[in-house]
Amino acid sequence: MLSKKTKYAFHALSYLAENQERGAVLIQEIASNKNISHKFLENILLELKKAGILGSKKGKGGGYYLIKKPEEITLAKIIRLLNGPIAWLPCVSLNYYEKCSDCPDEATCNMHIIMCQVRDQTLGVVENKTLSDLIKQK
Amino acid sequence: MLSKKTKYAFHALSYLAENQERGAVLIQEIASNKNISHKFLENILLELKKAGILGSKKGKGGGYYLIKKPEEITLAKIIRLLNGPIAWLPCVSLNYYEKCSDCPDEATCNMHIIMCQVRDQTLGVVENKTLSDLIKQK
DNA sequence: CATTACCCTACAAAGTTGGTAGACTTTGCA
DNA sequence: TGCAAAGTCTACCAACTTTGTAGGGTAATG
Repeated sequence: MLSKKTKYAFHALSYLAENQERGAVLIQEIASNKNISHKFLENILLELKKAGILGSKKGKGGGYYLIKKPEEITLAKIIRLLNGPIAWLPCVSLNYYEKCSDCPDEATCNMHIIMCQVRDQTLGVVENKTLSDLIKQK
Repeated sequence: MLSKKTKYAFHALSYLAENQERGAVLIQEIASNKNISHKFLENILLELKKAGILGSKKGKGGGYYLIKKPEEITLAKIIRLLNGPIAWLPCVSLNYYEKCSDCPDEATCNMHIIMCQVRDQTLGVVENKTLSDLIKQK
């Protein structure tokens, strides 16, 4: 299951995408509109900024804003960033790979093969869906 | 990611499937062959028994054994039992459904729609793979 | 100089993970 | 009848993660 952090990130990003033309948006505005704890959201937005998805401006008229087009931000990227690996096992993860101690040979391990299928099916969706798919026809 | 519990369950079930003709198998035998803590495995096997997947016999010559054919035990069933929901959000879970507080209408919530796709893609694999797929050609 | 993001520490309740320990019950067999 | 083997049950635990709350100080900007 996705963590609340990840869900909140999607909500916040949707809000920013919908208000993109307005420029910088206050943390507080997002928090109260999306019903997220201000302090918790602060951390989330900071992570998104460090990942190069958001920009920020301090001082009066400051806030957060998207620095990419919504079409360029895949759901997979957000999920990996805030939720961790998409794969079910470390040994089939593309971004967080770790050898599994149990299986002697990944090429012939049936578990491995099936988990790769699951991963690919999942990625087939979230690598091809972007923030813009999230805010369509609302 | 799948928990160790779930991974252990797959290992144990594979072992039991491979040794099906021998009848009851000791916890200890599975534990040492698959390198799992004996006591932890005990809990896992008990859960599998309560779920109607395994049977057990006490006393001398006792142990655990499959009470279903490997082809009848889907990976989805094991994962749901030991790992919890397969869906990424409670509001798209078939077996653990819960309404999400944030979205006003599931039919028009884009998040909801995308997460349903992810779920269906995942289920497409694990509902159609069984224990017998795990032990093939070893 | 007010505003706003940034950054840090600390706390905390609740839940999950990956176990450990020990007593109890049932069973098979001699 | 009695013992040993084996699963069953209850309890506990340490470490970690999650989902925050609270507060304060710093830096940039208009």
